[in-house]
Amino acid sequence: MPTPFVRKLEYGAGLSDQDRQVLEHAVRDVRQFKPRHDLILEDDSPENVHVILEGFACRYKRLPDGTRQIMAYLVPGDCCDLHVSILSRIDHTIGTLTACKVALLPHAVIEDLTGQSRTITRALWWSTLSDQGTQREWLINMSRRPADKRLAHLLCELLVRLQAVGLATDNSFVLPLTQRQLAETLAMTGVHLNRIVRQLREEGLITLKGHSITIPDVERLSQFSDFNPNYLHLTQRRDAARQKDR
Amino acid sequence: MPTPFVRKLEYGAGLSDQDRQVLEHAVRDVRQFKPRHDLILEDDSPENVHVILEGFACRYKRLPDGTRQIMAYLVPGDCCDLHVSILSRIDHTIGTLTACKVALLPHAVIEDLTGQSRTITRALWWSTLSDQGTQREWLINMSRRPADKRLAHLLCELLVRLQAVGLATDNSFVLPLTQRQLAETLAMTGVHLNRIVRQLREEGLITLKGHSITIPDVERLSQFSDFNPNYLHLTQRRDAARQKDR
DNA sequence: CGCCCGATTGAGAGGGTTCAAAGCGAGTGG
DNA sequence: CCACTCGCTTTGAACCCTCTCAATCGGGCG
Repeated sequence: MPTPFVRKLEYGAGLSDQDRQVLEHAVRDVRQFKPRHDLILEDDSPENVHVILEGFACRYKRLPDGTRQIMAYLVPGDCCDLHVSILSRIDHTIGTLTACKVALLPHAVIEDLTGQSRTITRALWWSTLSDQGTQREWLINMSRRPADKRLAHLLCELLVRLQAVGLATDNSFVLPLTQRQLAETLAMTGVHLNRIVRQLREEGLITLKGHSITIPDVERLSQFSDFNPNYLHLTQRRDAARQKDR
Repeated sequence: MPTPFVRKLEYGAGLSDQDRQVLEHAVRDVRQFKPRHDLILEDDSPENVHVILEGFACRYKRLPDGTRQIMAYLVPGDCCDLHVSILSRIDHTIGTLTACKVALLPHAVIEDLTGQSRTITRALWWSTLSDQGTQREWLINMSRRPADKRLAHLLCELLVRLQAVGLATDNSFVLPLTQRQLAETLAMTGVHLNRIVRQLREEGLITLKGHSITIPDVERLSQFSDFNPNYLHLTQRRDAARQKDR
């Protein structure tokens, strides 16, 4: 069974068996982190690239009023800041939301990877571009959609992203976040988020059991929240990349 | 006098004289575009990388209600989508806001550049990372700051970015945008934007003469809007680059 | 000179926030 | 095994920022 990392990169380029082995080998230095632990601090000049293997992490910035804004989720398979070594200082913090298994890759390992295989280089590029697309869509989501659609859109995205690495079924997944963390993501108060969750539940758009979320009608929730998964770039390239390999 | 492109990349890495010449030569295919002209359409698979030489352009997405959200400004020196060739489809549109002079670089030219010089490769990487940082800060700006600080923050950013390519003095620059375009950027109604402009003017935070903006007290406006230019990554490397030049 | 788009101003409505307080649930220590 | 506590969830009420709808003003251009 491939790690989520390899599994995700498959979407970016048609990896060869050797590519897969090289990648699996690269994520050998695995560490366990507790919830709410910062991996990379603002103004750091980090030594390693981090690849999330289990759990949820995030990018965030603290605001002057003490609250924080979460700017991106990092789920299994995602890697943080592939090329930050170029910047002398990083401009935000990366921290775990839940307990996480994280692989640490020194920059030398990344250079090895890109030196060895153009396909891997391409796949890593693709993951960067996919992250950028997500970042842009989040801007739209936060700035233009009302609270209910905002949450719905986030849930649609998570469903697709988690499906991509085998962590979601057709219509349900585990979302191990507190409502407060969700509120810090969606730029609203915990109080208001709670109301919105209730509303979506009452409208039958989602079902909650503990931290397990089920979306009875994915199409309906997608339409409701104006969700179009194209920005994740998880489908188009798969076929193209495979063709190119032949 | 170097083009804004080279001028900007200087911040990313200490370019050699040869690097500069190679870069200047790369932006030889220059075209003129009218205001409100789309350079790259959503779902396109673009053939060229675009480098803005004059004028303002932007990334945007259309929303179901017909309005649009501008997600990034592209000012002289900025280049769009360096590596989109990896994606089969682009997920947003790039269009001019004002009349623009734009250089078109076929992907082959980019590959030449990165093949020839590691410094140029690094500088291009840096520009991508700087764009990402900006994208993240915009997320914060749109989602967490009220309208007046939101506008103020944008103006602070533009001052610094335009200064970097020699298009702004210490405290003033030309902002050739309509209030409607600004509103499409800041995710508010034109009506409300207008009120906010007036408010900032009345509070003495900005001065307007036609499309020319002056910021009497940059420090004050920065504090007011919680602006910290670190996310642009325009300073750290500057000294390093200069030292290297000597 | 008239047209048209952009800038400007007014009044009322609504979504989201804040402040406050009461349930609920799981982990801890006695 | 139970009581306790802390954090998360849930609910209520009043307030405020921003939007919508509408109308007027102003300047550039044909």
